Amino acid sequence: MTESYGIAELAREFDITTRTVRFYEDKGLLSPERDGQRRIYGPRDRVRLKLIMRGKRLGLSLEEIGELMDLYDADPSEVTQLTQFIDVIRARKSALKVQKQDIEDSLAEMTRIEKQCAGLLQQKQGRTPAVSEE
Amino acid sequence: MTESYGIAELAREFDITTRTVRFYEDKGLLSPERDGQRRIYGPRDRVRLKLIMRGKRLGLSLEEIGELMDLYDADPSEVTQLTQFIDVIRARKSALKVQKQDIEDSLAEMTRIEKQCAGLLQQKQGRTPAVSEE
DNA sequence: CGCGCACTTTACGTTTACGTAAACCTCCCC
DNA sequence: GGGGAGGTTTACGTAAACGTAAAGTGCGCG
Repeated sequence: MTESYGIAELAREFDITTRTVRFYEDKGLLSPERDGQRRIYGPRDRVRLKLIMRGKRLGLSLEEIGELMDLYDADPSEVTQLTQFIDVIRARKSALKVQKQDIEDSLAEMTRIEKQCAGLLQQKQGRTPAVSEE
Repeated sequence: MTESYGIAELAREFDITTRTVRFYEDKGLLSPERDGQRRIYGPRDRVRLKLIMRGKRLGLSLEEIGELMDLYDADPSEVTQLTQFIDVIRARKSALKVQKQDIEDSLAEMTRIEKQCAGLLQQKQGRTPAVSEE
């Protein structure tokens, strides 16, 4: 028998509210089974929720996340669809690469500031603190 | 004489509207000089705007971006301030690292899908397409 | 049976990040 | 001196992503 979860259970696990879970369903991102009126979530919903959270951490809108997940389980049969599909994925990939570069720039900048602070601190209290790695 | 820009000029450069630029000022993210009623932006504003855009690409809210930029040009004199400061920076750094990991996971996943598509395509039309690098 | 607890729908409220319209300067050009 | 082109303030509108309150349903338990 395949695992299933209640709404509160799932919400707890991902540290969101049940309202949010229902909202995602409203937006077509989740589609749980029903036991009468109650929602029953399966493994697929769990994976999707995980993807949603990741997308959110990356700053994507729910709409974008939905489109991406559609891509993930789409199954393009036509050759033209396939090539379009690949184009979309490449576009998203290059966007992600820009974002990755932004992160690396920010990290470098913060490390610079951190070191500067560490230097000041050492100077003020005569210690040699550690600077975390890049 | 130090460089200066008009609002439209700056907006064009960053591909945003003048409304947006004024909005950022309203939120305290920019503080241009004035020539009578007109806004005059200097190099500092330009840099800040660049940071704002980067922050947005990373999915930060304007408020978070503001706090970060405050950090950037803050100058903590007290030792306690300094250590708190370093803590904040480290926290932000570790958040960025999570985000970076998210991106790498996504990239890997997309590359997987892309390859799969490429395989299908090859099978359907008997070619050998290239898969872009990680 | 009554209670509580978890769940449900409905629906209005809120915050963020601007868009958009209206009505007004002001400088420059012909 | 009458337009524009570009700038200004004021202010209301909007989309996204939920929060929150109200009112009802279903069920296990003492």
